[in-house]
Amino acid sequence: MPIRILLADDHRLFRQGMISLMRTREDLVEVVGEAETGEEAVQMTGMLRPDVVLMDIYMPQKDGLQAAKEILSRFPGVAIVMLTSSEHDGHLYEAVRLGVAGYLLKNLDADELFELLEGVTHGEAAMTRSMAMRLLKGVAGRMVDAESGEEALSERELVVLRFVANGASNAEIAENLSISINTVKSHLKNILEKLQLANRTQAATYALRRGLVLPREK
Amino acid sequence: MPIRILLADDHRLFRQGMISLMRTREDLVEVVGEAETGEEAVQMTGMLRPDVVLMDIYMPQKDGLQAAKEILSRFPGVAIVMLTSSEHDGHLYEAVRLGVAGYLLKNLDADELFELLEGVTHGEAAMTRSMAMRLLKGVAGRMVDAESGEEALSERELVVLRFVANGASNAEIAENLSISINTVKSHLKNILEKLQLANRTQAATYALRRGLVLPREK
DNA sequence: AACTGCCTCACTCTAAAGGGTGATTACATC
DNA sequence: GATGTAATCACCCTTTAGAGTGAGGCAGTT
Repeated sequence: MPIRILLADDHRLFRQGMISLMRTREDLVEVVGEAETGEEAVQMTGMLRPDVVLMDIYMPQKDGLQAAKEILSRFPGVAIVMLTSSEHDGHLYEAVRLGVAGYLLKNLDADELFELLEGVTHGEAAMTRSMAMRLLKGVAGRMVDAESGEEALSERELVVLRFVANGASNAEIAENLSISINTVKSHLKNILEKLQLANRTQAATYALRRGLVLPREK
Repeated sequence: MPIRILLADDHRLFRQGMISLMRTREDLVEVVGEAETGEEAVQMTGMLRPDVVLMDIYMPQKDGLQAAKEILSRFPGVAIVMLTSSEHDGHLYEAVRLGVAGYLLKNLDADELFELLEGVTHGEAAMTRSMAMRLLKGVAGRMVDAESGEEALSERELVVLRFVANGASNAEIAENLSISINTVKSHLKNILEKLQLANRTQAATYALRRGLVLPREK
């Protein structure tokens, strides 16, 4: 019997395209459900109990990584394969840390996808050579990073960074947090050092691109 | 005869899905070519002269907007329909300004897409109600902005702003553009005044949020 | 010819940012 | 009890950013 698949992606066109593709291999794969949001993916997984969830990362309400975490804790038998366009190494590491069964980029050939999906049902990991390589490099990179002193930001540093990302000056941050400007400078200095950045503007763009602050309009 | 379509998207899976979908409506649409990068899209357009180019925005080498600009100036007869996941208003405005025939989100139904594509060949614009609404709101917003003193940035100012958004210092910008640091300061001063911003960090986040620079990974 | 906007640059001055060093308190961990 | 880390702050010093003012060249428009 074919592999039962739940498709979680917020782009209807992409889902429809995938379904159309999978119809050409009905012997191997069958799309049993679709989800538009992470929240929906969790619920549908509970109801349908698919063999594999093909999960995008960027989704409204709850992103694919959060949804994956929840699914893995509640329905450990379900295999999750991330299928995303994110070239962001951080997403890859996070997904692997959660224990997903695969991480694939949308820049992938359909036949390869079918092959890898079949492997997943046999307990293999779904990952292309290039993704595996990036993962290895990432692990190596983290070891180097640990040696060279890069660590995660503290809570307070994150708060300061968010202010910076909103264009606040040190004085304004100090006032808002009711601390001395020296302390703000101190935090910012640590932030720049930890993240290996040169100035506050780079810190701001870093924060925006990592989604540490919401990209509000206007 | 069917509408001849060039598919420009860097995700192979998406392209394959779209092709599979369009095979179901062979009477109406035909994919005559695929492009993985903006540069490729330009070249393929020259060679194939499709009726419509379905163009994504995020692509390596040359993004969809740049490619659209080039195609429209070199092959004015070709209709370009942006098909993207970008909810960024800046991208929408830019595309419309360039003169594309449509702007659609990938969160779209296949049947709707087919309908809209047919409309394009009859000279209609391919745009969903919600996109049209966003466009109108954007225009209204810009009129208000114009009254309150916001003006468009000059070409040079945009270049400087892009550097700022990448975290460059005035000295670095000056060196890269081979102009004096005083000139850079002068440009930046005008930018801040035109956009009613307080400092370069705000300018950087402004640029990022408006999509003036592509949110590169890494 | 006059005007306008854009790009270029200079000079001054003040405010802000950022690097370095060191120190205290508090809290958790080992 | 020692160690470590986070958060707080101070002082000094150098570099950078930003505001103000003025000005020349150049292209396009009226």
